[in-house]
Amino acid sequence: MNYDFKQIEKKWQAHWAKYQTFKTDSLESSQSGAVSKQKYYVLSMFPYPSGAGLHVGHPLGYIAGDIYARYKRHKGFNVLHPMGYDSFGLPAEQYAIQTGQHPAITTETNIKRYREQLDRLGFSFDWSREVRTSNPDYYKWTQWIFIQLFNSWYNKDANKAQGMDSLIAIFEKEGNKNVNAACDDDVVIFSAEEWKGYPQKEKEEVLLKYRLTYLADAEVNWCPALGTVLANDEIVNGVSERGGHPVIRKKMTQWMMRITAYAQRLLDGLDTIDWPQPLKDSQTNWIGRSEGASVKFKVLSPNVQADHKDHSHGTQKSGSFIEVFTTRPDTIFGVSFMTLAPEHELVAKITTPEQKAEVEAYIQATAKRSERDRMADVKTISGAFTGAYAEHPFTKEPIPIWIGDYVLAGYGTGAVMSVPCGDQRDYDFAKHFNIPIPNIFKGVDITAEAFADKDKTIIANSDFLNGLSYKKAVKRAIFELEKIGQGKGKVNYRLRDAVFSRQRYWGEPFPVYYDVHGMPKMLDQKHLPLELPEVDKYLPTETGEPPLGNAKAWHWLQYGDEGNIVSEAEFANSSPEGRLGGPLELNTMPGWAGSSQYFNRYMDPHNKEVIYAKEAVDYWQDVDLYIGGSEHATGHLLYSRFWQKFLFDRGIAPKDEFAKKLINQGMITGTSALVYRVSGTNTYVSFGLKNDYEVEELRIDVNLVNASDEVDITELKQWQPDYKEAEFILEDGKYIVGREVEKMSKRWFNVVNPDAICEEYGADSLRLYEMFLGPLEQSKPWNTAGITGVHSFLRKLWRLYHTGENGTFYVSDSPSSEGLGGSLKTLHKTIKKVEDDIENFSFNTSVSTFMICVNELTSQKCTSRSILEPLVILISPYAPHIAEELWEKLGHGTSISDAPFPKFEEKYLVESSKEYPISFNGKMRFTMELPLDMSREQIEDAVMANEKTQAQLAGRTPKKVIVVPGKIVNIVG
RNA sequence: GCGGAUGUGGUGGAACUGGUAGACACGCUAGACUUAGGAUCUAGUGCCGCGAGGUGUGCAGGUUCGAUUCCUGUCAUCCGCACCA
Repeated sequence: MNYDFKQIEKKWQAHWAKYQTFKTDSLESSQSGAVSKQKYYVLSMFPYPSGAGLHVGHPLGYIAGDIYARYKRHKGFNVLHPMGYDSFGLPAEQYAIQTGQHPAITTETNIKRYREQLDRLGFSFDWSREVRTSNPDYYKWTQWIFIQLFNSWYNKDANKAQGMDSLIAIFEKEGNKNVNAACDDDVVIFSAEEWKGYPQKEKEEVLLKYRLTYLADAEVNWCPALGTVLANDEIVNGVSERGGHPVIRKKMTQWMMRITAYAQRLLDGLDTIDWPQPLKDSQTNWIGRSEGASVKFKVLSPNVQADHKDHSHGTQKSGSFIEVFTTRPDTIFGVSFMTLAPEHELVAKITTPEQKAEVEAYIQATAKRSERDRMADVKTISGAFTGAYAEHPFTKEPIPIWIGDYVLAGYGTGAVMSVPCGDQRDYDFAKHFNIPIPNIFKGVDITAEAFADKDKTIIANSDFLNGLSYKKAVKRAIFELEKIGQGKGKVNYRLRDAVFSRQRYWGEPFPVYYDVHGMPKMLDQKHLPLELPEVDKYLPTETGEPPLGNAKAWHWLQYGDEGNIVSEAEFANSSPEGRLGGPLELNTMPGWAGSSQYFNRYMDPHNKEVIYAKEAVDYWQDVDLYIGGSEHATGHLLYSRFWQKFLFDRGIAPKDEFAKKLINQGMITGTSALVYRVSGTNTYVSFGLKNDYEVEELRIDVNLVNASDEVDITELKQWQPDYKEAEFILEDGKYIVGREVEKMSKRWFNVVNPDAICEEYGADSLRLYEMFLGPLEQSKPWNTAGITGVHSFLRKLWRLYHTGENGTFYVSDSPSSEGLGGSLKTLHKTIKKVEDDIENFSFNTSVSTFMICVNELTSQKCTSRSILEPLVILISPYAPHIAEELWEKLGHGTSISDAPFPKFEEKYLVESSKEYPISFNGKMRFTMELPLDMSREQIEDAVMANEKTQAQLAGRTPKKVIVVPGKIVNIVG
């Protein structure tokens, strides 16, 4: 009987679906003992269902996760292994704009295709827990979390998020002078009395400055081609990540997420999770913590009125001071000028009439340059003098104030104290504009370049800092600055608050309407979800409003508990008596909203009352193993950690990190096939002969090429019309292609589809092969040719169980009838190796281990049930279909997925002798079999007595003989 | 520029905490079986050499009885971040 993988795989996929084999024990059935089992949560990042379907690179992480999930199940864990779809997103919307097809329909079609492809691979997903971010039952809770964020502020003293009611209580009691919150920069100090006297609208405006999600006029990255704003992580090299369109800076009122409140905790949390170091480094870099001091410089410009109102928190840009952030307060006596970003708000105020024209021209010129130009061109030095001066806090000397585009408005305070002797950019700027470069470093020559080596720094020419090292000088400088009230130690972060609005249709609507004062109001939970309205077209409105502006009815109208979505006219005609509501928010949430909470929702995905039952999250806690691509390092994975910390603070989630361990699967690249066309002809020359001609390289479909890089010319001629009449110059009667490893993409004709592989070799072969390719985390090229290796392994495995007459199934039940010694050893070394490998996520090596095991058992002619039964369990996480089939043939009535993992027993591996490698000066020359219980001396004697040793020595006397019992013998001399 | 990862046969890759480099596969060579082979089986296959032997883990050093593994320097490729004060 042959290994009929098609029939077997179909059979078991249907069986698993019918009997819901992989449905996780839910808590409702907990009395039956689910909770008594230890939980294990394996999660693969859910996909965006694109129209192109899956290629062989996509399932890599899913297969690894599936193997681990199945393994944990064999080990007796209650395993949660769900899958779903990140189904809001741009491509479906772009398609809708082009065709008018509702994105929901496109999305549904794509999901169906994904599901079919996934089902063919035999994953042990619990599909009953599927979530889709675009499903109202799901995004209801995304909206709900948004409301929780709106209703929270970050208390820096408690170092956690708290409800707004606690903040209001403080305001009513003592105003905000003692409030230490993560908030906007421009909050003013008020007393309890002042607060109570504020009209409602002003109160709300103040509160908005404290909320964790808030409306703000922000400089955003506007992408005109996509008609939307983009987050920093959605921009690559100054153009949109998706589509590569230009991005410009623009001021817009947007919903923002106060992720900066969590900057330090996001950094600290990295130490508590087992994530790849490069990914942690990326996040660390993105958060960009730097320690230093903020320093205030008094502006000596007559145009600026002294403003003595004391602001005890927030950064102070306006008034009579320029505040800067510096990591080198020790160099404060080296300041010879100040530089402001051209966008800095003080620029207009301080510029003298004489300099006005020059400054304005410069500002205009920089505004014109796109972000991309500015980034591409970092060498050109440009700037302008404002004519104004600031006062040095210690020397009281006047310092000229310049503007320059090397100072970024978005970092720090948008102003720097320029120390040309200690910073190369300041140095270059000073050189370029002939500004003095005072030297404040002892024994350092700065005629050629700035000196920035902190470790070798000794300060000079700096009053009280003279003779101090970097570390001591920093401390002293901060101390002195604090003494005169012009500075303090400060930690600065590169991380910015995240823009949360998108001018798009296919995303979560904000559960927000605007009241008569234009202030945002949240819908009640009982009115959620606020579902996406139907629109005629998915483009912005004529007045430039987001697509939701096209909705016929998009006003909220509420009396008492009753609320509805109505048209503008209907709202206008309704009675104002007791009326709540107003126009609904026209923006939608960004792509990362839904994916920032899905891992928790899987724990209790159908709950209608609450986001998830407490018992469910208390049991499942967090993700034990999360697998996905490293491209999400600073997007999804940072935002998710932020939301999780927030949910933890508010008592909604039990853990403040959502995933204990994370693995990045590497990319599978394509191996493109190249043919060589002789220039100007329709003749193609084989790879080996191409150097004799002038040729162009063209890519052909990799599916036309076999394992030996030969092209099937008949098929090629039919593939594309260009080749129909083509001539081919062959070598040895064959046409050989060239190979190039590059990203798997339709345009290179190197995409390999998993369906085709399943069709030809089966899902088990595909699963094994993807693992066999190499270490999970590394990127590696796909070459379909190699799959024959694992496929014939599965056939050998099958034959091992079919040694009966005419290849029928046969296992022997009486272990005594045959010598099991060798087979037991083979089995147990396999158990040990495979178990170690899985625990270390080294799936590629366990595939080789299986091959070795089956080769050995085959040559041992092993037919014993006591060997073959445990073996099939070992293999089942990797190749579940064939394992189920053999398991059934072995006489079992229940799924192999619940069978306990075989127990490794050391006793079968105990050896009495060892094949010692005998080395001479470190080079192995021959081996000698010796008993393991021999002493060092006995081994040395035995080796020296050997004639081969004497032959190697050729009469010399060894200087030294190194004997490591059980390992090696090395003879030196 | 800064940070990170990776360099081992023709190819994918293996080698546990320093101890037989190239496991396991693909490909290739030869042979067997076969009407046929993109099926199956057997043997071989790092490189140089007929051979004994030599040589070999990007390159150059170092530590060690012994280094793919540890240290120093260097080169290449890939991936982040990039005027971050």
